[in-house]
Amino acid sequence: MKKIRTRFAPSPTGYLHVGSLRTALYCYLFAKHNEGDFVLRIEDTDRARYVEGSIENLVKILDFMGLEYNEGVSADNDGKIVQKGNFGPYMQSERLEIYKKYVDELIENGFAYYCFCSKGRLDEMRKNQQLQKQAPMYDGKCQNLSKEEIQKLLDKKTPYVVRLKVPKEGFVEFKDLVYGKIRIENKTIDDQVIMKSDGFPTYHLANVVDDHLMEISHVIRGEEWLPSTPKHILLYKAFGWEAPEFAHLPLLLNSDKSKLSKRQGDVAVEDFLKLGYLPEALLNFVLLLGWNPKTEEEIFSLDEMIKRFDLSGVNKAGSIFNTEKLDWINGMYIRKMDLDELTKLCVPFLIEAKLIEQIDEKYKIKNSGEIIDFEYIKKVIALERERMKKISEIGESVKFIFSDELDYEKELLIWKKMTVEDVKNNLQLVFEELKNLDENNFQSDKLLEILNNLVEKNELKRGEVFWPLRVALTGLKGSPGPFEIAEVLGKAKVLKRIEFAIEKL
RNA sequence: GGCCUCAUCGUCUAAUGGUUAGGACACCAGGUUUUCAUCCUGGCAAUAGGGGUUCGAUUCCCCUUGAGGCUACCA
Repeated sequence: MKKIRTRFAPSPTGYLHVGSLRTALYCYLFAKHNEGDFVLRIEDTDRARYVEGSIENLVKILDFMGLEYNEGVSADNDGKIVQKGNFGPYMQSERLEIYKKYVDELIENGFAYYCFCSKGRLDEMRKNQQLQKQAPMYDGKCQNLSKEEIQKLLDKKTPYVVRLKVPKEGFVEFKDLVYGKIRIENKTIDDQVIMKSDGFPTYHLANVVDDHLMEISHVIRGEEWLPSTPKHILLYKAFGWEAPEFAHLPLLLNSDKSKLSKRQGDVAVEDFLKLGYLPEALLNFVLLLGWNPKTEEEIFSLDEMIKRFDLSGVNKAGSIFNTEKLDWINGMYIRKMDLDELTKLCVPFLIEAKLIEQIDEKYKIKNSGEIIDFEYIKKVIALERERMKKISEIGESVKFIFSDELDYEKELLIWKKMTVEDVKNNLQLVFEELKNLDENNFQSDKLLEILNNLVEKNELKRGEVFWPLRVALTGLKGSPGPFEIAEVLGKAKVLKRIEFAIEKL
């Protein structure tokens, strides 16, 4: 059996789109599931849209997302573009002479022809066609040029393009692995430009030539390519090549059901990473947009995805890119994650929030100037991990740990229908109790035990003591429990914050 | 306009001729907890419409409607 090879073939136009990420993921999973190859190819045939640095960026993000490809293009440590695997680097702009050769072959064999029509003529032709409610299509004028006329025009250096000569009769039929049988009448297919006047191929030609030369077995790409697939099949036929299998993927949509676009929100993978989504969570989320495992499982590691993925689970309808569920998935991953890893990811956000700064191997709390280590930050992160949805929230949610003065309304200290006096008294009781406690006993389970005893001894309700204490330590309506916080804060700060609260009342 | 495609809860989706149309997110309620979150329990909520085929249609066929994509010397 033929080796399975898929390719991800983005254009370097700026950033990696989440829709492209999903395409890349499916290509990757399909290849890996079948023990095949996953190739990265850069489709940079449009010089006008090329964005400097986007290839390097693309390679970096793919790498960060864990979608490892074994052939094509990569970047070295200096960001220079290099070959990856045994072949490459696959950049279409560097393969111009290859396309030229194949275009010449097509012309030679009568499957393509020179077209010298000016932009003005084409525009006018299309305008008239639309006025007559016809489909705008090339009228085939240059098909009738004689050999001599062509040579004369070429000699005069007249700008030209090369067009595919599409038969007027018959139809193209193929079986898409997702959409099933697709049949299109040849007469509705335009004589597509396959080589532009600047000598660059268009997508259609470059795509077919490269997929053939790179022995791609399955072309997995977005649904927007479905209508042009017949052109590609015609091209394979003209070359006498066997066409690969095609699998088109339903589109990702804006909330108004139009094709997902930048105008209506974040679409760049980088944006989501910046917002504090984990790569695994993002991958898991886009996996489920258009594919289902036929079971009720929803959380998959990359390895599990590889094991489970198949094209038959891909559905046909487009799906709205709604990040509500991404938040939930991200939370699941955060809770499952190794604390060291999580902390490493959180540190930049703490620095960005101006809570801490890095000093060599240690960190300084900006507010107090205290020096803390990674282990301490880990404890802080552990406090919050249960309620975290995005890493980016961490700065806001642990601010109270790193601030010396808390800013809150004193009414917040009052639990249910307590009086101010009672709250004050209870805080005073806690203060006295903790004052005599050894620093070493400032551990959450011990503190719980001690304060529970205090509650019982004084015949109080737990909330009457715990709530004011928690607010005194955090100044917040919602937060982790007071004992874990007290442990992280340490004796001195705890006492100071209780005192501050008592004075406030 | 032409061509192509699609259509199940608000959202992501399951059910490919027989189910009280299932799950998840979100939302609501209850429980656990000093609070928020987590966790547990429960609730709300869908087959676009009309014709066929069939004993029986979410499922097969046709029409209508709606939505999207393509229609470039962009990919």
